[in-house]
Amino acid sequence: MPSSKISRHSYHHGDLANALTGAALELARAGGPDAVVLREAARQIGVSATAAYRHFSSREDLMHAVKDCALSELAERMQEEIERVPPDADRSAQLRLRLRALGAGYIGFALEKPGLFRTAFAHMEPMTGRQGIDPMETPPFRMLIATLDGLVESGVLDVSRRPFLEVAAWATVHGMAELLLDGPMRHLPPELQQAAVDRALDMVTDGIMAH
Amino acid sequence: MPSSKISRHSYHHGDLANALTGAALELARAGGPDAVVLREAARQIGVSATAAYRHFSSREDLMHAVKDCALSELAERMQEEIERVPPDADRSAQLRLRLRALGAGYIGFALEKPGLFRTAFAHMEPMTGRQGIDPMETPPFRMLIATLDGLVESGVLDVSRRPFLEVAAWATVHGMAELLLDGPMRHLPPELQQAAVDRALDMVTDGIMAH
DNA sequence: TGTACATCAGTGAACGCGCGTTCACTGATGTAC
DNA sequence: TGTACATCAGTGAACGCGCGTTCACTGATGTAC
Repeated sequence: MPSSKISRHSYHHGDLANALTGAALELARAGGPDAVVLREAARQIGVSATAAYRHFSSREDLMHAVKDCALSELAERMQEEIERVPPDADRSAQLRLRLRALGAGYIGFALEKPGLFRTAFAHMEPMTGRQGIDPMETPPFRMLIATLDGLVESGVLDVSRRPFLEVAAWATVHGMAELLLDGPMRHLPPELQQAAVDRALDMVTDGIMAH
Repeated sequence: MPSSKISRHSYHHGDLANALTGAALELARAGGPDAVVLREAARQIGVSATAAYRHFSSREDLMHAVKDCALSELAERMQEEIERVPPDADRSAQLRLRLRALGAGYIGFALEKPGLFRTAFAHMEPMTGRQGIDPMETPPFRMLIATLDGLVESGVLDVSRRPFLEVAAWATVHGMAELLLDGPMRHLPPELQQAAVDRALDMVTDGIMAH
C-alpha cells in the first residue's frame, strides 16, 4: 500500500479537502447529519482538526460539500431507476413509467441510505452565504420537470393543470420517505413498506393523469 | 396579580410541571425543537433547573410533553378547517371537501406555527421507553381515515384502492409542509405558496377519486 | 389542638461533555536570482 | 546548480460554550398520635 506509506511519510497530505469530504460523507452515511463532526473526520484521516481549516472555512462549509455528494448519489439512484424503464411502451405509458421511476428511485434512496438522505435535506434553510443548493436545479429534478412537460406536450396533461405539479409530486415522494424513515411506517415489514410506496406512486400518477 | 405574589412568596410552586411544559412550549413555538432547553424553561419560570427533575425524568421527557401539546394544536387547526366545510353539498362532494380541509389545516398549521410543527415531528424515532406518540392514533388522523372509509362506503372509491391511502395523502401534505418551510418554496410569496398548496390538494383528491 | 417526623419540592454548586474554533508555531515546497 | 526566502499546509495546546445532569442540602407541608 504505497499511498499509505507516502501519506505517512509526507507532511503534506496532497488531497486533504477530498479526503475530509470523503470521511465526512461516510460519517453522514452511517449516522446522518449530526454525525458529521469535523474533528472526527480529521481524526479518521489522521490529521489534526485544525488542518481542516486550510480547506474549509467552517464546519458548515464541510457539511455543504457532503450535501453535494449526497445529492449526487440521490441523482444517480433516480437515474438508475429511469434506465430500468422499458423503452417499448407508447409515449404516454412511457412518461407514466418515468414518473413512477423517479419517485421509486427517490424513496429507494431514502430507504437504502437513510443517513445520506437525511443529510441531503437537513436544514436546507440556514445555508447562508454560498447560497444553498437548490435541489430543484439538480439533474433528477430537471428530469421530473421534463417528464411533466412531456405529458403536456403529448396532450395527456392539460396546460392549466401543469403549474406546481413538480412540487406536488415531489412533496408526496419526500413525505413518504420521511414517514417511512421516521414516521409511523418505520417498523412496517419491507413488503408492506413497498406496498405503501406503490400505492402512493399510484395516487400521484392518477392525480396527475386524471381527467 | 395575586398569583405572582403567591409564587414569589411560596417556596413550592404548586404547578411546576404544567408551568415548565408551558414555557417549553413557548420556546418550541419561537424556535423549534432545538430551542426547547430545559434550563431556559426553568429560568423563565424563575425556578432552578434542578427543580424540573422533580417533574420530568429528563429533557426528553419534557420534550415529549411539548410534542403532545403541539400535536393537539395541530389537531385543533385541522378541526377548525373541517368545521368550515359547508354542510349542504352532496355526500361525495362533502367528503372531497373534508379531505381538502384536513390537508389545508395541516399545511396551514405548519405555515402559521413552524416552530411547533417542526417540534411535533422532530425525531419521531428515538422516543425510547414511554412509547412514542403515534400521530396515526391522534384525532385528526382518525378523521382522515374516517373520511377515506366514507368514500369507500359511498361507492366513490373502490375498496381495492383503499389500502395505504391515508399514508399517501398524509405524505403529500407533510412533504408540502416541509418543502414550504425549509425547501425550495420557502421564499415564494404567500399567494404562490397557496397556489402550490391548492394544486397539491387537487392532485391528491384527483388521485384518490380517479377512475 | 400541638407536636414529631416522614416526605415532598425546592436550592446552588459543580461536573463532564465534546464540540467548533483560534492561536502561535513549524516543517515542507516552490520560485527568483 | 545552489541558495534565500516567501508561501503553503500542517501541528498541539487551549478556550469558551452552554448544556444536561448529579449531588448533598434545606425549606415547606401533611399526617399520626
